[in-house]
Amino acid sequence: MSDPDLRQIRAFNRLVTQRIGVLQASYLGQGRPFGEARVLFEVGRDGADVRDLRQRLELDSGYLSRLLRALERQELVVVEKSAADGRARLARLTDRGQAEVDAYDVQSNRLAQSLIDPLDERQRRRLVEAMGEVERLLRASAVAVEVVSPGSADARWCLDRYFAELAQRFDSGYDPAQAAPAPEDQFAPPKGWFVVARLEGRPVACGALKRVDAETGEIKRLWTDPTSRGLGLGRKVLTTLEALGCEAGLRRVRLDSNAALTEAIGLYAKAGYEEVERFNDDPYAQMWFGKALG
Amino acid sequence: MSDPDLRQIRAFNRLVTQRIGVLQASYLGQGRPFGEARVLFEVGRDGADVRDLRQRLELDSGYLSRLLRALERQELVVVEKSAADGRARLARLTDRGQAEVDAYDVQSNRLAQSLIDPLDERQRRRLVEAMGEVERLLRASAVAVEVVSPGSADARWCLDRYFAELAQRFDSGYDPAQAAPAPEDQFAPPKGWFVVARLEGRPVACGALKRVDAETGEIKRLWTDPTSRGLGLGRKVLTTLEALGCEAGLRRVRLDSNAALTEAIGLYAKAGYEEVERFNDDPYAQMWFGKALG
DNA sequence: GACATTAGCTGACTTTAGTCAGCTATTTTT
DNA sequence: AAAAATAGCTGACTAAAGTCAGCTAATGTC
Repeated sequence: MSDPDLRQIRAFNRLVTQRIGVLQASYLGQGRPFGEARVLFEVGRDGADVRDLRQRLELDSGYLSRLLRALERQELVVVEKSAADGRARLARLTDRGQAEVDAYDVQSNRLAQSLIDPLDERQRRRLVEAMGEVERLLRASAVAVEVVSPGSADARWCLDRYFAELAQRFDSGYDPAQAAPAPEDQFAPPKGWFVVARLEGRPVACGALKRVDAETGEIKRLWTDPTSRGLGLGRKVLTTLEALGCEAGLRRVRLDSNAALTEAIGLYAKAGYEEVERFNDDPYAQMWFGKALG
Repeated sequence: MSDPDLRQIRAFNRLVTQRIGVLQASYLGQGRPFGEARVLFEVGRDGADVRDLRQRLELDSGYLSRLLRALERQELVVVEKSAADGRARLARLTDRGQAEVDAYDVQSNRLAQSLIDPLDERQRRRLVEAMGEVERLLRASAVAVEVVSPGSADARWCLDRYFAELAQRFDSGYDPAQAAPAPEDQFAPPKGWFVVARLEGRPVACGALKRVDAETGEIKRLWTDPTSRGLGLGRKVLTTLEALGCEAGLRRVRLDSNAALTEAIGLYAKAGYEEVERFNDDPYAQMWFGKALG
């Protein structure tokens, strides 16, 4: 990475944390200690397990307990026994607490407004767009790709979305049973791999690779959540799968696709895949690709 | 401002302060209390007046004093009497202090690197560009335009830069005495106004308006610092001057320009100025513009 | 030269943030 | 039913952050 880029990033970090940090402190604090405020907002409208709070805020058990007592004294929060587990407790906001969170919301909008108020319409547009870009890319940079069991909750979640999307995008609809009579555990090691890309813990993309013969693998189930497209997640998943295959001794991978999946086809082309002869009779497959590994 | 925009800005604020804040804490702290670190970095390579530090960091005088003592005990900083003012004191880094600031620099680069490491080349480019855009626009939104005395230090600073730039850009060079035999105090109220736009206290643009007759004003000395162009500062200064004139009962303003000043001419056109007949014999003027106010 | 102001310092104090050991009540495991 | 684990609490403590009043020395103002 070149030096001017690093300088730009540092300038950005400095300015943004300063400007927004200072404004946030002045607008949002509301006179409340930061620790208390954090707990208050984390309890949120729906309430929360004390245990969850501890984990999400990474607080010491004793410390959190004291913070909750302080919020209780101020009648912003009530903590009550959990019905399910007599040891656990449940925090939720009182009306006053709710009102304070609402006020925070208003302040937060005011802060956002104050950043753009001095700008003219064109500049606002540019700022909001650039902020969106930064946000998306910073999020993307926090994506972790991981091999999971194809039966895991995250894998199931991705697959459900994937099949639902195919059903919607194919003119003919989509019936997974027809295309893949084999169960999903065909993607469990050592015969295959199922990887999930997670963004802040939430699965946002997936892909699978199964061994066809000693030297050939086949990529399936490549999917990216629509809200996270354009971040290179598909590419990342694909690269991960190829690396896994390569490590396991595969020399080439192949995959099929449907003409309706234009983004995927573009991805394959950019990743070095070339069209090959039909290698299966999947009724939904219209194109077949292959690539040498390593 | 529309709601989705505010939502975008808030999402940006939340993510960026979190992500960068957390990284900054983990990378940079260096085990040093945040307060001490802040002072250390603010003293910086060139040293600083204790008074300035107090102002820039908004610290209590006693508190800062103690922080400096702590840094002195660690032999990171020395504080000595100011030569100019026996009451004031001057802080500067020792070699060890300098080394620590250098180490911070390395860490800071590592932090920047860690943000872009997971991205591919194209995404990095987009991220750095978007960060630049956000930074410039946030800076622009912090600009304050103010009427100042034409003899003030900030006004003088702008004018020096302005004349230097004209001298450089005009083929024929530039001699202010030839163009404006009248002194700069022609722009002092009530006959005129001199405004300066400041960015974090530093003047970055200026402009002046003088009364020609009961209903006519003339705009002069419109200048923007080259490093701050493209932020709409010229527009902002121009609008401020027009508003001042309007408030003072002027019905129209006029101005002249030189063909070499293409950005200025573009600005005039966009701000609704139209070319008029030559109204003066300034040797450097090649174009004349006018606009009705109110 | 008297008086006010400025710059910085020290002592005494409070609040916030955080840690750790040990306790009780409840649930899970064996 | 006993033992182990879990969830949360309290007491005792520390470090960092910040505030305030009052002091001294130097400088500026009339």
